[in-house]
Amino acid sequence: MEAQILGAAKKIFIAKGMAGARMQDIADEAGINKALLHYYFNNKEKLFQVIFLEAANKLFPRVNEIFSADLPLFDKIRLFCEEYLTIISENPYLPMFVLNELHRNPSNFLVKIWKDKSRPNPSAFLAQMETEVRKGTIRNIGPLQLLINLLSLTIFPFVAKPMIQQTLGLDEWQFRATMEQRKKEIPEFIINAIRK
Amino acid sequence: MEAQILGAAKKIFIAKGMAGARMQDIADEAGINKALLHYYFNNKEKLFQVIFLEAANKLFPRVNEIFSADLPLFDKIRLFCEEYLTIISENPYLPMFVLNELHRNPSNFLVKIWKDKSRPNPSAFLAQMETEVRKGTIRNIGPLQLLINLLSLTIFPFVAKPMIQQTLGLDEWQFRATMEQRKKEIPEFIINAIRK
DNA sequence: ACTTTTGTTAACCATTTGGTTAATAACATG
DNA sequence: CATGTTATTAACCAAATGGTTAACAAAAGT
Repeated sequence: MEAQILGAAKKIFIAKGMAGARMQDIADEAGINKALLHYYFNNKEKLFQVIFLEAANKLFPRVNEIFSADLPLFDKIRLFCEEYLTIISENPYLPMFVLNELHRNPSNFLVKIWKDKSRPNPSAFLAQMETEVRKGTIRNIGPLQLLINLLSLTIFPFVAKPMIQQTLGLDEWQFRATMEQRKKEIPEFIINAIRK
Repeated sequence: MEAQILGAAKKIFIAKGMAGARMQDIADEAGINKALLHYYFNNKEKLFQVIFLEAANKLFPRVNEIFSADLPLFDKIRLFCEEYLTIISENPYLPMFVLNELHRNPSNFLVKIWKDKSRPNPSAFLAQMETEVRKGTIRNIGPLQLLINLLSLTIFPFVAKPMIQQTLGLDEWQFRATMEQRKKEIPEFIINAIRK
C-alpha cells in the first residue's frame, strides 16, 4: 500500500508540483480514501518531502560517483553523458521537478533536508579540470564554466522538453531518439571544444 | 493602476507559479483590494495569460529576429549569445517561469494563445546550419543537436540558478559575473566545437 | 449643478482543500 | 474463539481561496 501511495504521489507531484497537487488527486490515483493518505503520511508536506528526496536520490548519487571517480577527464565526460542521459531518459520529468521546487522554496529549506550522498558535489571534478588546464592538455577554460556547460547540455533538453517538442514538432519517439544520439554527440562536442 | 497590478502579478506569478500564486498576494503586493483585481482582470486565468504573454514577448521576438537575420553562422551565434544573455540576465526568472507553465499545461493550450512573433521559430537557423554542414565549413553535426546545444548553454544556467548558487556557493554577484563571462565563453566554446 | 461613468472598498459567498474523527473491517495472536 | 492491533472508510470540519455584491467615492460629461 505504502508503495502504491508513493507511486501515485510521485506521479501527481511531478505532474503538478507541490502547490498544484491535490491530496484528493493522489488518493484517487492510488485508488484509496483521502484519509488513508494521512494515515500513512501525516500531511502533504511530509509526503512531498519523501517524494522530493526520492527524486534527488535518483538524480545525484551516481553523478557524484562519476565526478569523483579515478578516470581521465575525457573518459569521465563520456561516462557522465552516457550514464546521466540514461538516468534522465528513464525519468524525464525529474530534473524539472527538482529544479522547480528548489526554485520555489524560500531560503531553500529543502537543502537542509537533503542528504550528503544525494547533494550534488562537483568539487573533485572541478579540481581535475583545473589540473588539466594547468598541465596544458586542454584549452584555458574556467572549470566552473565547463561544468555548467556539461550540465546544461545534458539536463536542459529535458527541462525544455515540452517547448522543444512543440516548436520542433517532434513526437515522443523522435525526441527519445534525439536524446539517445546526444549520448555520443555531447561528449564529442565538448571534447572538440576544449581539446588543444 | 493597471500597470501597478501587472507589476505585482508578474512578481507573484513568477515567484510562485500559476498554481501557487494567490490573488490576495497579488492584491497585497499591488497595495489594493482583492475586488479591484477582478475589476481590471476578470479572473486569475485571464490575469495569468496576460503575464505569460508578456513574458513570452520579452523572451522570443528578438531571438527570432536574430535567428532569421542575414549573417554568417559564427556571427549569428556570437550575436545570439551576447544579446540573449543580456535579455535573460535582466529577467533571470522568466525562462523557468515559461518552461514551467508550458510543462504543466495539459495539451499546451498556452501555445494556442501564443502570437506568431513571440513563438520560437528556429527554421531559418536550422536551414543555415544545414547549408554550412553541406558546404563543409563546419563539422558534420546535426543542426537540431547544435540548436539544442546553443539553447541549453545559454538558458540552462538561469533555470538552474538556485541549484548552481547553492552547490557552488556563489553569491548574487558571482553568479552575475559568471553569466557575463558566458557571453564570450559560449560562442568560443561552440565555435571551437564545430570549426573544422 | 447634476448625472453618468469609472474606480475602490468592505463584507459576503460558494467551493475547494488539507486535515480529523469515529466507526468499522481485516488481521494477527494468545 | 476472543482480544488487541492495524488498515480503511464515510462523514465531517475549519481555513483558505477565487470570485461576487452592493454601497460608496472620484472623475468626467452635460
